Amino acid sequence: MWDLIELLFFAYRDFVGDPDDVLAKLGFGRAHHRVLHFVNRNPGMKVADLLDILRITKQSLGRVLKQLVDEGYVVQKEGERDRRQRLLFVTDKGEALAMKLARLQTVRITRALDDVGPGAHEAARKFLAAVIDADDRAGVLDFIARANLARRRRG
Amino acid sequence: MWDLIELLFFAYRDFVGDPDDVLAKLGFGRAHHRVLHFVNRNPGMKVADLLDILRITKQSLGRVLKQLVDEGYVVQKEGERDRRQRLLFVTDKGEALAMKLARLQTVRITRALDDVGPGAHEAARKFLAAVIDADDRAGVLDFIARANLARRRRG
DNA sequence: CGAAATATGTCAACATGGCTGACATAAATT
DNA sequence: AATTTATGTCAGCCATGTTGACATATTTCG
Repeated sequence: MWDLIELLFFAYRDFVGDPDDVLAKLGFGRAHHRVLHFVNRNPGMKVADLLDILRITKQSLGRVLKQLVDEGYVVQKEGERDRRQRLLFVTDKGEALAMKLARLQTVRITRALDDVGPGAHEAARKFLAAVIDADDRAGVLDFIARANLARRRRG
Repeated sequence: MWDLIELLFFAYRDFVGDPDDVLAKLGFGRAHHRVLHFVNRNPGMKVADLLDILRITKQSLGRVLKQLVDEGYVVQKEGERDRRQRLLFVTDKGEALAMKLARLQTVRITRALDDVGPGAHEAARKFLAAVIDADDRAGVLDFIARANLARRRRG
């Protein structure tokens, strides 16, 4: 079991390391990446939803979100049904950056899955999902499923 | 592929989250955990090796290492062959804590592997290893193999 | 032997990104 | 009309990363 503990550490380190150089050049860090990623994946999400996912305080989120908005990567629109909400969307510029960063990671993952062979994607998905807290698992899988659906609809 | 990007994020978040409460009560953080874990796994390792693994500066390491030494979790012994080296070892107290934290993580991983079914361990191992930078992969696998061997010898 | 390289430690200053606590505003709900 | 909700913001603290400069002991090399 120790091997998985350590492999998870090393794999995650390299996995999140890829985008760092790109981000550094823009004066951003990993916190910006996470926000941009999830807003891109779930356009129109509420601030509260993002706080739930990231599990950070609104003050911490506010800091990086403000920078992303100020520099034109993210916009906030008043909710139609509930005008207290500030729904989050990426701009074209934001989407371009999000996709660039995601591509770095999908390249790594794709290569890894190819190395392992057929069935690897499903096996990895099952394992990682099973590692997630039982309480959150359904919510996470639901989030992913809905994000995939929405993306397919947008094309 | 997006699903794996996100599952990796959520799985890692929960995986490293387990030990946090225990550590917080001792006034330690994740940095201390990483140091303690690797020293426990590889008793007698050089400071330089630890720096390589963690990929942090000696100043950052020095800060947490000093605390672990001051509070009796880790000891440093002069190298026999090379007396410049300060080889790192966990004390009994350090080993107890390292094992306690590792147990939290192995419980989670074991449960996950059981959920997925037979072959899950090997599949997870292969996938995670393949995600690691090609340059580092051999070194990491070697580290793990040698740590496993040494542990078996010690019993 | 003496010079250079190596292993480690340390001081100071700074950046990022977490946190708490307190308070403000607008809109929805009761 | 009062309360709750969604969000934002100010101020300050903490953990942990960074760079740069310098110190010391020991080993290695010419």
